[in-house]
Amino acid sequence: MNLDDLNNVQKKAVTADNSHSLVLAGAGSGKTKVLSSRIAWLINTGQASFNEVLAVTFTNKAAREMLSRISMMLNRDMRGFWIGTFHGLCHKMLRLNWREANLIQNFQIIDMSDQLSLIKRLIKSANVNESKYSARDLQKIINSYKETGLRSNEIEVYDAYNKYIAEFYHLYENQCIRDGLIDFAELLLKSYDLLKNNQTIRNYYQERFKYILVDEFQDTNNLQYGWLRLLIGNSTSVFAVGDDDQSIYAFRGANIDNMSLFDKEYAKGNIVRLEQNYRSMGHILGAANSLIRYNNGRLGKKLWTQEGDGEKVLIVEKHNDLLESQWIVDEIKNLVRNGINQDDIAVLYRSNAQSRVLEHALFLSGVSYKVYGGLRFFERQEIKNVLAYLRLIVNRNDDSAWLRSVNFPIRGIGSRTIESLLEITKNNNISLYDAVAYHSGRSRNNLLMFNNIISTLEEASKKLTLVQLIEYVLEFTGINAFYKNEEETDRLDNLKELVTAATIFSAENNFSESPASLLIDVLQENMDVNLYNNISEQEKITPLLSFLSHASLEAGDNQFESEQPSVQLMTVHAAKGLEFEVVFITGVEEGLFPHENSMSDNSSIEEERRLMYVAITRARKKLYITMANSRMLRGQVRYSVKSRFISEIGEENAVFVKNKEKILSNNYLKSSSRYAPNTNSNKLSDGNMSFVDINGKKFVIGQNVKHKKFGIGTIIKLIGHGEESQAQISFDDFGIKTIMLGIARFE
DNA sequence: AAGCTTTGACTTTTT
DNA sequence: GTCAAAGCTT
Repeated sequence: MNLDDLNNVQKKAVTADNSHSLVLAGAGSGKTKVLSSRIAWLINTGQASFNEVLAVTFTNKAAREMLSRISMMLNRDMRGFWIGTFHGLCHKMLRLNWREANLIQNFQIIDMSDQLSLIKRLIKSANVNESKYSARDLQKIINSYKETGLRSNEIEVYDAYNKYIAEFYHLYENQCIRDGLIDFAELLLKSYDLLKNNQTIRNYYQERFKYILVDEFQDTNNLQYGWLRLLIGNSTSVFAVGDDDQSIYAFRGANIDNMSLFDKEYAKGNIVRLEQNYRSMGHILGAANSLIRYNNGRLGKKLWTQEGDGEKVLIVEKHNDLLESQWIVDEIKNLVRNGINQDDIAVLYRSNAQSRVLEHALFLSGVSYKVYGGLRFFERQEIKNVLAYLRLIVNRNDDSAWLRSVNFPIRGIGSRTIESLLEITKNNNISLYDAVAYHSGRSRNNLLMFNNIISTLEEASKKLTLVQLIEYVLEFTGINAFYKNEEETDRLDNLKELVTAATIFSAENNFSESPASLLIDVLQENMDVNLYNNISEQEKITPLLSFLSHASLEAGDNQFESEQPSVQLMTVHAAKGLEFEVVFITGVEEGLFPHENSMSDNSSIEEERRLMYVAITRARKKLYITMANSRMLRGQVRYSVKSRFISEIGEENAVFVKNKEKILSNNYLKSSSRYAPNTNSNKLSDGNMSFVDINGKKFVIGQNVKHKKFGIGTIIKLIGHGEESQAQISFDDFGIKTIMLGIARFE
C-alpha cells in the first residue's frame, strides 16, 4: 500500500499509534482520504483483521464512498465489513441480537413520516381533551427524550404537561411494541440498552472491534457518544475525525462539545490538525478564516493553500430579491459563456423558501437548474403504498401499514368503518387485522376481502423472489391499474423504478434466487470463528425484510439523474460535504442569514456563523455573496441590512459592489475577473422580453412612462410575462428601479 | 368519498 | 405567498 500521495500531516494521522486520537479535519483537507487510508493501512499492515474494524459515518453516501476507496486500496471485496451510519450499524446489531434486545425477529423500521402518522392516530384514539401539543411537537419531544437516553418511565414528572407527555410517550412505546415497529431514535436507544445491560454482548463487541473510526464527530449527539463509549474496551483504539467549525446540526441534537469531551476522556491531547486545503483559492480561505475567528471556544485551526490567492470574493448588494436573482442569472450566463459548466455552479441559500424567486428568474431566462431537497425516492406516496403491503406480508399486525393499504386502491371502506374497528382494537388489545373478525357492519365483506389479499400475498411471498413479489403486489392489489386509470405516468414510472431498485438490491445481496420470505444467512463471507458462542451467530433475515429495512434506512435520492448540465440550487445545509467551481451565497442579510430565530443567543449565532463558514468553503475558484435591501417574505415586503458576516469576512479578501447598476459593471471589471463579465449588464439578454402586454396596456423597451411616485423615466428592461412582468425603469430623479407592471401606478 | 373552503404554519434535516 | 391538513359540504 502506498502512502506517498499523502502530505506529512495526513500521513501522521493515518499511521497514528494504537491509542485514541482526534483529527481536526478542515474543509477540503482530504478527510475521507485520511479515513479510508487509515483503515486500509491498519488491515494491510496486519494490525487489524477485516473483522476488527468498525467505521461509523453519518450518511450512507459517506459510507459508500469510503467503502469504495478502501476496496480499491486493498483490492478486495468489502462485503460484511462493519461500516455504516450509526443507525445502520445499530440496526445490524439488533438483527443479530434481537432476542437479547427484546425484539421480535421481524421488527420493522419506521421513518419520520410513519412515526408522525402513528402519533396522530394515537392522539385521536387517546381522546385526551385537547392536547396542548401538536403531533409534530410530541414527535419532537419523544425523539429528544430518546436521544438523551430516557424512556417514558424515566421522565421526571413535575407538572401536568409533563405528566401528559410521559403518558403519551408510554402509549406510543406500547403501540410500537405491539406493531413490531422501531423508529430511528429507538434503533440507537435499543442498541445502547443492549450494550449497557448485557455484559456478555458488550464484552464481545469491545474485544472484537479493536479499531473504531468515527467520521463527522462534531455531529454526534449524546446518545451516539454514549453508544460509542460502551464499545470502547481496554484495547480499543478510537480514531475520531471532525471539524468543530462545521458543526451545523445542533438543532437536531448534535453536541459540538462531544469533540472536546472526547479529547478530555480519550484522546488526551493526541490531536492532529489537517489544515492544508486542496479545494479553494487563497482569498476564499482567507474569508473563511477571517469569519470563523469571531467564534469563541474553537478547538482552533487555520486553513491554508499552496495554490495562490485567486480572485477576491465578490459581494453584491441589490435593491430587492428580484434584482438579486436577476443579477445572479445574468452572471451565470456570463460564466457559462466563458466556459464554466453549469453543473459546477451552485446557488446556496439559508432557507428553502428562497429558492422560488431564483427558480423563477432561472426559468424565465432558460437556464436549466436542479433543486435539491424535497421528497426522496422511498418517501414518495406511491412507493410507500407498495411498501405498506410488503410490511403487511412481514407482519399483518402492523396497524400503520394496514391503515395505509386498506382503502388504497379504493375498496369502499370508509372512515366510519375504520373508527369502529379502531374501537375494537382498543377494547380487546388486538390488531386491526384481527379486529375484522369482530366487525359486523356493512363493510364486513370488503374487509374480509382485504384481509384475504394480505393472506394471498403472504402465501405468494414464500414462493416468489423479492422482485417477483413486488410485481405481483403491483398487479394483484390493483395499484398499477389505479395509477394507469388516473394516467399518473410519473408514479407508474416510479413504481417501475421500485422494481429496478429491488432487482439491484437482490443482486448486491446475493438473494436473487431466494423466496422473498425465506430466512437466509446474510453474512456469508468474511466471518471469523466465533469469539463467543451464541453471540456472533450469523445474521438471519428474509430478503423482503432486508429490503424494507433498506428502504427505511436509505430513503434514496431526491433527484432524478440529470439529463443536461444544470445549475445546482440547494440550502447551505444540503451543500455540506460538496464542492463547486463557482458558488453564489444568496440572501446574506440580517434576519435571514443569520436567521432571525437564531439571533437571540450567542451559541445560535455561532452556529449560523459556522453555517456561513461551510457555505464559503464550498467554493473552489470563485465565490459570490449577494444580498438584497428588501425581499418578499411570507407575502410581505421586508427590509433588511447586510449580514454581520459580510463585514467579518475581511476587506482584504473581498470586493464590495453597491447596488448602482452602472457603477457595478466598472467596479466588477476592476476585480479582474477571469470570467470577464458582460460590460453592459443592462443590455437585452435572452430571457428578457422586448415588449409586455399587461391588462390591455403595452410596454416596450425605450418607452417613456410617468410613475406616480418616481416621475418620468424610460423602460430599459422588461422581465417576465403576464401578471408577473417587471420593468427596469431608469427614472430621471430616482435612478434605476425595478417595478412590477401589474401593480405599478402610472399616470 | 370526493370536492370544496378555511385555517395555520413557516429555518436548517439525516437516519 | 404557498402549502398542507383539517373541516365542511354535497
